Amino acid sequence: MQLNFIPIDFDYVDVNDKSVIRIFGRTADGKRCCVIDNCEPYFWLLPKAGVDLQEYAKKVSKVELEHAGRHAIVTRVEIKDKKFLGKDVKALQVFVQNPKDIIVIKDAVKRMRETEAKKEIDINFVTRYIIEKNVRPLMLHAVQGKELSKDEVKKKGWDLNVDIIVEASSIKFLRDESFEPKILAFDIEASEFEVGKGQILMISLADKNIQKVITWKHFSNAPNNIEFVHDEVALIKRFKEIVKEYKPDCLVGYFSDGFDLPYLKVRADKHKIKLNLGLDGSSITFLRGIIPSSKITGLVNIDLYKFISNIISPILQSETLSLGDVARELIGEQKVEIDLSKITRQLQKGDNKINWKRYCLYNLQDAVLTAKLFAQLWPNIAEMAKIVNEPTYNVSRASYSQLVEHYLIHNLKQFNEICANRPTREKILERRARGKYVGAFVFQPKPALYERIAVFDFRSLYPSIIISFNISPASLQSTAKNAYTTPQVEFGKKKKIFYFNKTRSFIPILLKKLIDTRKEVKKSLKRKRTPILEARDYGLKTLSNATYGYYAFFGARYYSIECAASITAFGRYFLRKVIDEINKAGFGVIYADTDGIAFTLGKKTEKQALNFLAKLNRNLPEDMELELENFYTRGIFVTKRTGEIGAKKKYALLVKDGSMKIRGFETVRRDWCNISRKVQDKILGMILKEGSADSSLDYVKGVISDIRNMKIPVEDLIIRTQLKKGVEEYVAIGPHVAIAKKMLQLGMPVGAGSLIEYVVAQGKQKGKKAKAKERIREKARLPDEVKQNEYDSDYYIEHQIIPAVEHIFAIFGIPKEQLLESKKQRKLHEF
DNA sequence: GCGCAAATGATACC
DNA sequence: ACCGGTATCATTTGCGC
Repeated sequence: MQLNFIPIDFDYVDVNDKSVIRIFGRTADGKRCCVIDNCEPYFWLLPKAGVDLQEYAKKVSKVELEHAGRHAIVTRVEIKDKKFLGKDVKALQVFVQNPKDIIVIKDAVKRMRETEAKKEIDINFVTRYIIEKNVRPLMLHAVQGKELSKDEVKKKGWDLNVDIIVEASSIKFLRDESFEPKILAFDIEASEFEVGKGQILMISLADKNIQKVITWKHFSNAPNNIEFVHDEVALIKRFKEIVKEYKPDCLVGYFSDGFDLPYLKVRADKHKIKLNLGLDGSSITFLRGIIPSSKITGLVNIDLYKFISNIISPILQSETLSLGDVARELIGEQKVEIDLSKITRQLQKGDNKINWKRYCLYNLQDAVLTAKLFAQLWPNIAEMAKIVNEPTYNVSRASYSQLVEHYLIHNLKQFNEICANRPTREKILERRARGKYVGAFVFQPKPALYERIAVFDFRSLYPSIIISFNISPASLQSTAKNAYTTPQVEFGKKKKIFYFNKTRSFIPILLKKLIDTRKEVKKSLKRKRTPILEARDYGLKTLSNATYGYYAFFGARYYSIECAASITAFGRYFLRKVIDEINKAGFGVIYADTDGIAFTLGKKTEKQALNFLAKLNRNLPEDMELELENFYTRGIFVTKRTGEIGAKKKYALLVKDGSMKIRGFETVRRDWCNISRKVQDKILGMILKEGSADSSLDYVKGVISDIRNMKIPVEDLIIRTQLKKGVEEYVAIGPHVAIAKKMLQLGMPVGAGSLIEYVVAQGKQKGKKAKAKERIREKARLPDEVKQNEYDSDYYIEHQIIPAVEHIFAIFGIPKEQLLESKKQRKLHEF
C-alpha cells in the first residue's frame, strides 16, 4: 500500500535485538499513523597513517562483545573515501546491529593500535535515520509498505493508539505542505508551588474546540465547562482519558517541563496511577539535566516557555517571560491575575473562603492563552524544524547553538564530510578556562544634542564576513598561500594573524545557503505576507546570526576560537574603515557599535548620504552590504556617571514620525522603578522634540516635589530585580537578595529566575548621618508592606530620579543642584 | 568606625 | 552548560587606616 503522511514525532525501539524507527504522524486525510522503518546504525573509524586498510577492516569486523546483557557484534565494515574538516581521509564505516552497540564497540576498537580516531558515535539514531532516508520532519511523504493489523503489532509487544500502522519498504519526500497539528493545551493548579508538596486541585484543557476545567473542589453555579470529579485520583485519571480520546499531535504547556508535568508525575506515582500518555502506552519519561525535560512517545510535548525563552525572547519587549506578559505582547490579550500565594496560604490555614469558580476560570484562562500562543508560534517552531531538519520535539527545546549544529549535521552528506565529535568534558573545561578574545569595536561618543542624524548598518555583518573570507575550522591554514588574511586578531594582549583558504568550505557554504534562501523568502514576502513566510524569514535570519556565536561556544562540535576572533577582527576593521570614510566625506560620525554607525549630515542632504552609501558599497566585498537604518531629526548622547567622557551604548534618537529609539537608558532597564523610567522617558521626548531642556526642568521639579510630598503611588516605586541564582549562593547580599530571603521565610515560592519586587522604605535609624549610612537592603520592603507615607523619599530622589535625569540636563549646563531647587525659588531667582 | 577601591551582580547593546 | 564580547551602573564587601 501507499500512504501519504506528515512525520511529527520519531523514536526507536528494540524488536528482536534490532532497533526499528517509528514515525508518528498524520495522514493526508487526518488519521493518526505510525510508520515503522529500518536503519542500519554505524560509526566511522579513521586509521593511523600507513595502516593496511583491508587488514584493519577485517580485524574490526570480527569484534564481538557481551555487554549489559547484549551480544554486540559488528555486522560489516566498508572502506570509504571521505572528508574530515575538508581534508580527504580513508575511513572505515563500521555497521552494527543496534545503536546501543556503538557505545560498547567503539571502546574495543578505539584500543586497536590501527585506530587514529572514532567519529559519529554520538549521532542520535533518529538523526541518523532522517539523514540516511532523506526524511523531512513536518513535510509530506509517501510511504510504500505493508499495513499491519493490530494483532501483528501486538506481536511486537506494542499497543499503539493510532489509526493506521505501516511497515515501510520505502519512504519518499514529496513536498512541503503546510500542516497544523491538532493540539491540547493544558495547565494545572496545585495547593503548593513546590513539586513534591501538596496536591493537584484542577487541570484545564484548551484548544479551538475544547475548553474545560476538571476539579475535585465542588462548588455551586458552575459553568458548563467545569467538570467535577470525586478526588485527585479521579482528576488525574480523567485527564489521561481526555488526552487519549482527543488524540492531539501535541500536548502544550507553559513551563510544563518545569512544573506541570513533574508535579503530575509525582502525584500520579503517589496514587500508583500510570501516566501512560504515550501512543504506545508508555509512561512519560523525564530527562534530568540542568534543564529538566519530559518526553511522551508519539505525542509531541511542547513547553512553550522553553521555545520562547530560547528562540523568541530576543525580539520580545516583555520584561518577564511569564505567560501573562508574553500573551499580552504576542497575542494582545490581557491576563486577569489572581493572588496565588494568598490562595496557598488560605489552603494551608484551612480557610474555606476560596472563590473556587474564579480560581477555575483563572486556570482555564492559562490553558486558553497557552493554546492561542501556540497557534501564534507554531509557524516558528515548524519552520525552524524544517530548516534544520530535526524533529519538532528537539527543535522546540533547542538553543540556537544546538540548532546551528543540527543544521550542519543534517547537511554534511552533500560534502561527503564525517561529522566532528562532540567535545569531551575535559575539552569543555579547557575551552571554558580559555581567556577572552577581543570582540566588537564601540566608538566613544561626544556627549551632546545632535541634529539631522543618519544611521548606516551592515546587513548581517558577521555572517557576511564568514562567507566573504571563508571563515571556518576546515579552511584555517598556516600559510598565506591562496588564502584570505585576517587583520590583527586579538587575544587579550596577544596579537595574531590567521589565514583562511579561498576554496569555499562547508560551513560558509551552508551559511550562504541560509542567506540566499532568506533572500528568496524576502521576495515572496514582498508579494504576500503570511505567518509561515515570516516565521521562515525569522528562522533563517536568527540561525545565520547564531553561527558566529556557535564558533565561540564551548560545547560546539565545530568550535573554533580562531574563527570567532577572526570574525570580530574583520568586523572591527570594516567598521573603522567605514567610520573613516564617512568622516572623510564630510559627515560627522557621532557613534558606532559593532555594525552600525550614526553620523550627522551637517550641511549635506539625505540624498547625498544615500549616494555616498552606494559608493561605500561598491568598495565592500560582494557578500557584505551597508544599509541605511534610518534618518533621525535629533539625538542625545550623555556622559558616563563618572567622568566627562561619553557613555557608550546609551543614547536616544528622535524619528521623524515623533517616535523615539532609546537605547541603554534607565527607561529601558527593568531594574529601575516606574517613576524614574517614566520621568526619563518623558524628558527625553520633550528635549528631543523641542531641542532644549526648558520645559523638562519644571517637569522634573514637579515630580521631585511629588515624591517629597509622598504623593507617588507605591506601585510606581517598586524596584524589580531578578534573582540569577539560588538565594544561598550569593556572596554580596543586595536588596533583592535580602527580600528574596524574607519571602522564603514567608513560604513564598522564590528561586533562581524569580523577579523580586521591593520598595525602599524609611529606615529605623535617626539623624541624617546615620540615616544615610543605613544599608539599602535594610530599608527594602515587600511592596505590600509599605504604606503610602512610608517610602523613603530621599532615596527615590537621590537614587532613582536624579541619576536618571542628571546627565541629560548636564548637556544643557543645568547642574544637579538646580533640579533640587523648588519651582518657587527658581522663579525668585529669575526676578 | 570611616572612607575608599574592588568585587559582585544585574541588565542592556549589538 | 546550553551563542559571544562590550559596556554601564548600583550596591555590598573588605581593606587600610
